[in-house]
Amino acid sequence: MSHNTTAPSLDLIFAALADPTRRAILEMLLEDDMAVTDVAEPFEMSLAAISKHLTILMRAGLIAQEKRGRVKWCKLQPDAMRASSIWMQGFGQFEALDLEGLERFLEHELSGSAELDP
Amino acid sequence: MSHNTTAPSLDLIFAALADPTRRAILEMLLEDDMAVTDVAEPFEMSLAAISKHLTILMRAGLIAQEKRGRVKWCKLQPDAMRASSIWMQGFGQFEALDLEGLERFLEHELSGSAELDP
DNA sequence: GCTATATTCAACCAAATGGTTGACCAAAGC
DNA sequence: GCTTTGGTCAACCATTTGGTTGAATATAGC
Repeated sequence: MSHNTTAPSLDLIFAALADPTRRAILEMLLEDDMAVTDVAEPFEMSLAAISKHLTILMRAGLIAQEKRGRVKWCKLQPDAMRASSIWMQGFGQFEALDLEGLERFLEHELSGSAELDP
Repeated sequence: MSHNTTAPSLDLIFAALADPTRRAILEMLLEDDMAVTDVAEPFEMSLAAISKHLTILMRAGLIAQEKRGRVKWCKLQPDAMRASSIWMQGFGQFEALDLEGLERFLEHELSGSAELDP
């Protein structure tokens, strides 16, 4: 409800989402919080590369990182997606500003269904 | 409901949306179709630069360009936004999307204000 | 205290991005 | 047929991006 301390720009968010590796990471985090090493495991690139990707995701506000012991846990930050999602909704409505679509959208939203389709 | 002939990837769409100039162009096209020169007018960069931006938007499927006479008309292609919007919804649902933000958005949209903010 | 584990940092590299300019092509206007 | 108008193309440039490697830091385990 309240604004974040420093709401990251659409620039940062969309740029972060433009990379397939980073989107895959986000999808992984949808299931559970993960340590950096575990995030890196399925990818064929260096740990350092993944670390960079995580930094980009964090600066976009899409994830948060919390260090517990020597392990840094990565956690999805769904709020960050909201601004860009709303921005895009504006175009979905485009077709004659159909409130029906909006209603459907709201119903869908309120019903709390959450299908992910990779 | 049917797939597009060549659905552009999320990569292309998100990358296209990551640039403020391109987002501003899309918002302009939300109001009406425009010729390339007219699209370029409010910006402080060369026509060639805008032309490049438009190419990127087109390859992402976000706009279509139709040449009538010597004028090339740019038209918003809202369907292209759907795939990425749906992808994001998957994350947004998580916390049951704030209706306030949506309302604010609608007010903004319905009031017909169109601040371009470079 | 040593060693292994978790993660980042720094320097580097190739390729992509966002912009410029000037030449070019195509369609109107007179 | 010139000239203007609308738009792209090509070559160039600086900066950013996405990756590498090797060294550095911090915590955990023994």
